[in-house]
Amino acid sequence: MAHLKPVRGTHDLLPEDMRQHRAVIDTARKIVRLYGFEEIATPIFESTEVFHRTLGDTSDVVTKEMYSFEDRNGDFLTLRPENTAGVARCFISEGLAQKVPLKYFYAGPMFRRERPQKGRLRQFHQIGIELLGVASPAADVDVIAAGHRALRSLGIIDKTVLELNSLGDRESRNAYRDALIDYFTPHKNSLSDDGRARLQRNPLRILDSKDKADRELAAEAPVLSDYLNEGSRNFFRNVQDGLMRIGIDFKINTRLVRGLDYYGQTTFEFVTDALGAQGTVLAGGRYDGLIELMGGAPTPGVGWAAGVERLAMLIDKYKEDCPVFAIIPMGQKAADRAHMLAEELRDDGLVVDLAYAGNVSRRMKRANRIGASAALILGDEELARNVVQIRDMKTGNQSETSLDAVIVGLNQFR
RNA sequence: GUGGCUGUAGCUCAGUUGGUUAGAGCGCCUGAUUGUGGAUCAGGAGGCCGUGGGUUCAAAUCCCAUCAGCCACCCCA
Repeated sequence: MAHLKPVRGTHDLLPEDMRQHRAVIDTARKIVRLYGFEEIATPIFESTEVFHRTLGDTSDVVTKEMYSFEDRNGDFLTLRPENTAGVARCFISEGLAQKVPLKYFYAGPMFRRERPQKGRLRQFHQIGIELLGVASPAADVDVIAAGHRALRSLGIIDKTVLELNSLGDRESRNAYRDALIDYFTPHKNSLSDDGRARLQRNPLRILDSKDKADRELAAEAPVLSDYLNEGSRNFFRNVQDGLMRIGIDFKINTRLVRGLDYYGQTTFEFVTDALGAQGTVLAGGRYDGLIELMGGAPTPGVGWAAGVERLAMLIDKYKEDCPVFAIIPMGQKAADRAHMLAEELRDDGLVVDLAYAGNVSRRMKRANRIGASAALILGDEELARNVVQIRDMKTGNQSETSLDAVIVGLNQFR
C-alpha cells in the first residue's frame, strides 16, 4: 500500500477547500430558492440506458467518457456524467407529470472519464436547476436570471460573459443541419479529420472547431439564425427581450452549440477567461423533447448546471463569520469543570474548542491557530474562586468573569 | 484519446560538466517563558530525489518505460 494517492482525476476536499466548495453550493441554493427552486437528490448511478438514450449516441460524453459497469445480476449501470437525465428519469418514475410546473435544484458529484486538467476532474461536482413543464420563454428568462443572480451573489458576475444562442426547434435544426451538410460536403477534403467525422455525426459541431481550415470554411457556412422558423425566431426574440427587460446583458454567439443532444431552442453559457481552457462556468438550455424521448408525457424543460470546482476557484476566500471560543483548562478538577462549561456554551449555540493536552503555552498556541476570538482559561485556582479568565485573542486584554456569567461575558465577541 | 512541460522535506523551490554526508525559506516540534498565543532568539525532527529498469567505479543528475500533475487539443461544468 505504498504511495497511496487519490485515483487519477479525483481529489480530497480538506476543510479549506471544503469551505469554498460549500460557500458555492450554499449561496446557489439560497439564491435559486428565491426563484422557487427546491432541492432534490437523485442517485449517483442510473441504468446505463438513462444516459445512452438522452445524451446522444454521438456525444463524447456517451462514447468515451462514461464510467459504466455491469452489476452482479447483469444490469448495466453508469455513474452519472450529468444530472439532467437523472432528473428526467425521476420525473417519469415518480409520476410527477401531474405536478408541473416543477422547479428543482440539485448539488452533487458527477463522473466523466476525461484527461484531467485544472477545472476538469474525473469526479467533479455540479449544482444545477431544472424547470419542468413550462414551454414559455418566460421560463428561460427566469432560469437564466437565477443563474445570473447566483453568480452575482458569489461576486463573480463581472468575471463572466453570458453567451446566448438559439438552436431552434427540431424542424429548424433539421433544416439547418441539411444546409450544413450541403455546404460542407463539397469541401470535405479540406476539412480536418475531426471535421470530417463531425460532418457525419453532428455537423453543428464543425462550427466551434478550433482547427484553422475548419474555421475558415465555417466562416462562410450558412448561419443558423437564417434557418430558424417563425416560431423559433419569436421564441428567441422573447427570451432576449425578457433578459433585457430585467437588465441582464448577453452576447449572441451563433456558434454556441451544446454538446449534449437533448438541447434545442435556447442555449446559453456563462464563460470566463480566468480559468484557461475550461472557461465555461455555468451553462444550460432548453430540452423540450427529452422527457418524451425517455418515454414520458411530452414535457418541456429548461435548466442549467454549473461546475462547483470552477466556481470555487473564482470566488474570494470564504471567511467563517461565527466566532470560535477556546477553553483552556489547567488541572484535573478544572478539566472536568471545563467540559461542563463547554457543553453549557454549546447549549447556547457557541462554537467551542476544548484544549485536551499540553501546557498553557501550547494550548494558547492552538487557540490562536484555530482563530479563536477569545480563550477561556480555567485553572484550579480560578475554579476555587468560581471564576474564569476571558482573554480577548485580538487585543490580548484579559478579564475575570464569574463562572455563572460566562455567556454574558462572551456577548461582546458574538 | 493526442501532443508538450514538470515530478527533490508537509508547502514553495535550489541542487554546477554525473562525485562521496541532498540544501534553503515557510510550516512543524522543543526550549528561552514549570499558568498565557501572535514577535524574537536558540536548538530539533522530517527525504525509497514519483515508481521500475538500464548505463557507469559512481545517478537526484544520463537513457528507457511507467505513473501522476500542469498546459494545449479534444470535449465540457
